[in-house]
Amino acid sequence: MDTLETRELRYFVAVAEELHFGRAADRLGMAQPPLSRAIQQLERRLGVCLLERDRRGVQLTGAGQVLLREGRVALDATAAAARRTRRASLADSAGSPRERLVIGVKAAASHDLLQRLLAAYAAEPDAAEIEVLAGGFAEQEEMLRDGRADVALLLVPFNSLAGFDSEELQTEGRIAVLPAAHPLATRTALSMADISDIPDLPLARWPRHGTYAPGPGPEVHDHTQLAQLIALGRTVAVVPASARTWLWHDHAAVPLTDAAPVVTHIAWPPHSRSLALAALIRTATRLTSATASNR
Amino acid sequence: MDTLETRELRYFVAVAEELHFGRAADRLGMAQPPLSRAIQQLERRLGVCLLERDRRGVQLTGAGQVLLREGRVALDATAAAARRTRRASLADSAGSPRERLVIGVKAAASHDLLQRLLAAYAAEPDAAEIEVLAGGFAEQEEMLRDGRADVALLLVPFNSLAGFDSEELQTEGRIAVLPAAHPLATRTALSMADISDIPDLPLARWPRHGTYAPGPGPEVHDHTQLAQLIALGRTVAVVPASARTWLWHDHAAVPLTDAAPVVTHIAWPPHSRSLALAALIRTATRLTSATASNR
DNA sequence: TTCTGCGATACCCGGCAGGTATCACCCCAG
DNA sequence: CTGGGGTGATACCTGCCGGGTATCGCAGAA
Repeated sequence: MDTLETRELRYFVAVAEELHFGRAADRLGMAQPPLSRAIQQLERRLGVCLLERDRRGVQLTGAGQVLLREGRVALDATAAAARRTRRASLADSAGSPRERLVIGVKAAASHDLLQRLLAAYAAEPDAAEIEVLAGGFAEQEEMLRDGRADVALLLVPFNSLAGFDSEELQTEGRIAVLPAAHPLATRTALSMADISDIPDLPLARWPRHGTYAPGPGPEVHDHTQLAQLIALGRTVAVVPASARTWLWHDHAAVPLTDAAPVVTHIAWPPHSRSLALAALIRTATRLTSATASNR
Repeated sequence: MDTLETRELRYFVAVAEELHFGRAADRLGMAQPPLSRAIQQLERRLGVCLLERDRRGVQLTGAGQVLLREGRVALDATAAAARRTRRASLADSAGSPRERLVIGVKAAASHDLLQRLLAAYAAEPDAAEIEVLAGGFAEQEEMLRDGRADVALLLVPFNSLAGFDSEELQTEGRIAVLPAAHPLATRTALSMADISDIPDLPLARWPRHGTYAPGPGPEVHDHTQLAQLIALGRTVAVVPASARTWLWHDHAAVPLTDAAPVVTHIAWPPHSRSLALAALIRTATRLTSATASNR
């Protein structure tokens, strides 16, 4: 009947993520009792039990999981509405001298592709200004959804193209980055099996959705940190071939024969109506002469 | 900074669609002054001028157009969150005996395809219950976005696949539906030029986004109405070949040689996680042995 | 001119969002 | 067994703000 308020969604998502009313209230900058009450009201209004209060913390019901997922999407969409509106206002109040595009990229990934793209686009007659917004691992999708970015380079299979329009740009293999001093560093090719179970060189673990998979390797959240650990001989990493850009002198890169290839796509929100964006996409696809994948 | 409330979005969308505070307030079931104030607050909070108040009605600024488009998406997303949460709750409170899927279709379009699909799916071992939700012209996209439907049959180029995952199902040509008594009815094929400028038989006009394009032909919003007008010899229509299903006795259908083909896709929201949905899609693609188009 | 229709302003009121204090409960530590 | 700490829920208060009515200011049409 009545429509969900974004405030309620924000509250619920906070609680659902923390699974703890106190911490959630803290994160929201409010006291715990009003938060409890708000969630109760939400449950009553929806006629749905969202949380299993079970004396020791809180758990999501099935419906709660659905609302968490859908609620995030909805919150991102409203945030995007606000952000894009503000940007549109700047554009047409300033007489729209040059449109401004924000491209979201994974820091240090597809670096040379990005460089070539920016160079080629800058050479276009009426190119917009481009701001590069570098982010963490799967953050690019979120940037597109919540309006921080107008367009992004997404790496499949690390990112998902779900919900976006996209064009394929390039495919690359993966390499193992080893300490230069390691015996395997002299090989000309390796398989995943070769490197996945070396006792003295455990595979580094990256965060997936904020949490780390269990395993022996060190937890890294940063290329610099990873690079240093490899240089110190503590770990090995599997990365896209284009990561050669940031290798250090005491790193060795060896191609992997059996790792799934990494495909870079340029992706944008499905209802975009910007000429500058269209031009950028055209430039990108021409640059790589790839085939259309998704419209 | 602060986040948009859905109430504000609802208000703004109403005003932006009506371009009239009084009518918008009426539609929202409230008085006009609070609505004016709410919009002003919204503009101040965003720091953006959304409307050009110009004494004779209201007009959208560029930023306003952006907010209208993005706001609709956001509102649909929150509505979808509420609806899908409620349905999930029903499912897991009832012990999820059989999942229930809602499929959105354009009334009377792809009828035999739908029939074959439902039959084939019902024969699956653990088929969910399927509810068919028939709607108007481009309404299927909205149904997917706001959660009324879990999956839909979309007809390209009438519908857009933007923002959904989809698989191609079938391609068909188009036919001209004429009064059986009309001279052209005896032809075995026609071109668009043949029928687009017949003085006594103007092409019927369908609503696009709620409004009708200008033209001489009658305005129709309903297949029955259209069928009757054709039977009465007042108009001619161009429809997908599968529309033969609903032809009357005094209709004549003639294939068109140069009309763009109509492609039926099965489409679903990008983050769907339902096994029943996956099974339905698999059934559909097997049924038609078409190739994947969009993932 | 006056009349009419539009959005904006002024002012009031009630509800609800948010705060503090406290409770009820369970799990552990001792 | 008992008390303390940590959980979410309840009670109660208060100020803000969303919404209503009455009215204004302004432009265009009669």
